[in-house]
Amino acid sequence: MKNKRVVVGLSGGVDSSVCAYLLKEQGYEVIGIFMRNWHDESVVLNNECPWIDDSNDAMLVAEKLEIPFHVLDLSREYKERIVDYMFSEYENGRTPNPDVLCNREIKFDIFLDAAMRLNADYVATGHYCQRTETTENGKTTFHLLAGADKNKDQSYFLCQLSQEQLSKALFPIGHLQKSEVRAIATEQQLVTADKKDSQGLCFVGKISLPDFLQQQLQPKKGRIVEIPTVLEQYLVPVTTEPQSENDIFRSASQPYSYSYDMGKDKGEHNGAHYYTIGQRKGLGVGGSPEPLFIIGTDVKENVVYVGQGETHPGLNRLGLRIPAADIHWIREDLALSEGQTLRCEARIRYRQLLEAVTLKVINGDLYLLFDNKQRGIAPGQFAAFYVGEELVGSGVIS
RNA sequence: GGCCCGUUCGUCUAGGGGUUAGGACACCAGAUUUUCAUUCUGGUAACAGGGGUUCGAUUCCCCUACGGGCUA
Repeated sequence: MKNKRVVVGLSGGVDSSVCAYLLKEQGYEVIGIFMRNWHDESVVLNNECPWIDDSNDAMLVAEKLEIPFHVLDLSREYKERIVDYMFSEYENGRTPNPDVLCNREIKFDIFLDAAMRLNADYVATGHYCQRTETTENGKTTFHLLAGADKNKDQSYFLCQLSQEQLSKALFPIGHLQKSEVRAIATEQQLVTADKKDSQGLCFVGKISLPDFLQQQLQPKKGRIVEIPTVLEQYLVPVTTEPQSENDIFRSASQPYSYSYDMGKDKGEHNGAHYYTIGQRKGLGVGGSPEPLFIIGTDVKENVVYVGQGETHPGLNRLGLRIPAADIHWIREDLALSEGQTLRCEARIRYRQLLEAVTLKVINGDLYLLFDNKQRGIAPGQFAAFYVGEELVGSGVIS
């Protein structure tokens, strides 16, 4: 029988290099492809070409492993599906997660299609996560599990994948520790063995996202307002009648709304759309005993609201809501229907510890009620739900 | 116009005849991090100006400037 064919996305980093090596060892027919997803001369700094080194390293690894190597230019699709979405979200005062979208829209969509046209059976990436499958009554279900290296687990970034996408995905290094991956790369003398881990927005290169935003979105001076710790809307509503369970979910998830006259003016910012909830740095306002954290932004009025101290009630919330249209179940069989609840764990940002939570569907929307308050819940970010090690679903925070 | 009080890093302040003038927040740098953030470590940075007294003044005294308060 012919060997299964796998297309591996070679990024020029150590993880995808080892990924390709392991697949080859396992007897797959491996093809390496480097995705070129961004090239805008206007953001290239100091004559550095952000992708050429990576592409070169990817090629050297392919040569060393004696596998075919191609470069695939997906920059048009990346701009249309990721970059445009990202700016539009920021302009609306939300905080997008482009890398989650990149996996759903690029690596496991366009790139996957390209691989299928090469008659591949699978696409593989160097993500630290694991895929398993179970079969019941002839129906196969795919499971997305956290990486074995708890410090590097990247399952969060794949929280928007579907069963269909997962059925074609391989994660060859998910069972390894980062140190083991490095050791294999060294042992095999791959040029990427000692290369520093990439960070920041994947594909856009050496520019930081805040700088990128500064270049693309016009600055607009506005006021910074400090909201006091004691505010009427922070008080737990006192009712004579017991609250219904739905009301508890709803009130915990209702974002606070602020106005200019609720606090005191602390100075000027460069544009509310540059900032995100939970952010501490970058406002340039000092003099308070405790740091100021952003607890809300209003891009319409162009006001940034801040609260003092990490325990400010405006910063820490028990609940959040995911609109019906933004609910995504990887485990379709676990999808909640109206009124159903699920006890599990969730995180609202990459690398956060998992927190105990109760999910409930009310009027089609999904509500998350955490056992402990969560700091800096930001609209536009993804909440991902886990049952044990398995990522079962996710959604965009409203 | 008199009589008091105050002026210290970018900001809020601690100190007080000999100090490396301390801290917090901000800022900068590094670490962590395939989002944005968070977090950690480190760093830059100040005695309003001018005269005295003193071995020595940021500290005591006087004047000037700028802020508060009482008052014809």
